[in-house]
Amino acid sequence: MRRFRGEAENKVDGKGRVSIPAPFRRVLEEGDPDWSDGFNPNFVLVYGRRNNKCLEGYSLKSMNDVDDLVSRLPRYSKEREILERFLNSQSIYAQVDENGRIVLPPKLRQIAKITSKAMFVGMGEKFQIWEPDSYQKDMKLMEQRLSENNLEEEIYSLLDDREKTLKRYEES
Amino acid sequence: MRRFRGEAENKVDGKGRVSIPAPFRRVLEEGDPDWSDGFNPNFVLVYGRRNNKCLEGYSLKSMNDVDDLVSRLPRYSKEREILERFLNSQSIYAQVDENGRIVLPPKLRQIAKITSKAMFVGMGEKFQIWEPDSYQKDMKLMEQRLSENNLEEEIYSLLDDREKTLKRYEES
DNA sequence: TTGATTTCCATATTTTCCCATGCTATACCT
DNA sequence: AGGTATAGCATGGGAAAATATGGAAATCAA
Repeated sequence: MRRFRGEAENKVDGKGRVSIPAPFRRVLEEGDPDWSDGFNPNFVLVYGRRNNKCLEGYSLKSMNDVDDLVSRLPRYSKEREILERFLNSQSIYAQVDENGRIVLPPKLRQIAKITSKAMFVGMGEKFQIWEPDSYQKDMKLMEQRLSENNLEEEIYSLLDDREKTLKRYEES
Repeated sequence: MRRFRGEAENKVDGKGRVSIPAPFRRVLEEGDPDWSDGFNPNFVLVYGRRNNKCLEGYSLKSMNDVDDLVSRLPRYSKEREILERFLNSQSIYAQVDENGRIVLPPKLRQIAKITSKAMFVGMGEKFQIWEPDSYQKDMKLMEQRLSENNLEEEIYSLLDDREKTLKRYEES
């Protein structure tokens, strides 16, 4: 399965329309069970998470997986109601149009403070949509935290010892 | 199958009429076996749930699913009697009209304390109708519970570590 | 009859759809 | 290699359709 990679800054017009970066569209197409050549993929936009600082896009497939997990919990259980509330009320379907664009509803633009430009950020199984300045700030913050605490080395070591770590997790 | 997603606040007029959010109508149409293009879907409104704080709308299909689950419970068991009582006596059929609206009978409006506005909340296989202020309060409560029970982590792992979470569920 | 409910019509606003334009990268041809 | 068609991409604008909402007429019920 293809992954969301890279960054792209696109314009948002008065109607709230933005182009989805073409490479992201390819991933969305692959992740929409109903998609076929010549048509446009649907996907899910999640808002209200991550402290309302950005929006997140998930392919239908990965969202379906999540929904399946939740629907295995007992119907009407507290836990399920809470999860359902957050996953379903704070997300909408979005459909890519003929020109590769989506419309960001006013509410979502407001939540992420998006006005005339939107930064698309690949995150592997999902992508994020940021107001460009907010994104820069967030990126700076991350870098700062990394270097201040000398975490850089530690984080990358997670990658190197992946299999060992995995085993450790499984054993526990 | 499409799911109920997102939130929308609509006006309720003196006669109790409210617009069903268009995206929700699409789900109801899909979930009504008798629906065909150009017609209006029927569905079910349940009003005895969640301590009478909101109403719940089910597509005909998802209501059937619920009924099937109930009928699998032991006949005359306490649980089955309770569920049957609530789901059957505390619910009505509702029919979307030509303009995409339904009429909320006075009784139901009173139960959910709905007067001039109604908040529609997507919950996956069902949706809820709240008095907007009550909904805000309930949402705050849920957020609190999220952080208290460390469900926040759960949500992130649902969204991000799908495979690991899947394994955990399968094992349990 | 009279109050309530349903059906029908009207409309402002939003959203969707369709077409057009530069621009860029790629394919193709000689 | 050089030049030229071709297709895809990001963007803009206007026409058309859909949405949310209000109100009037018609129907029903007590």
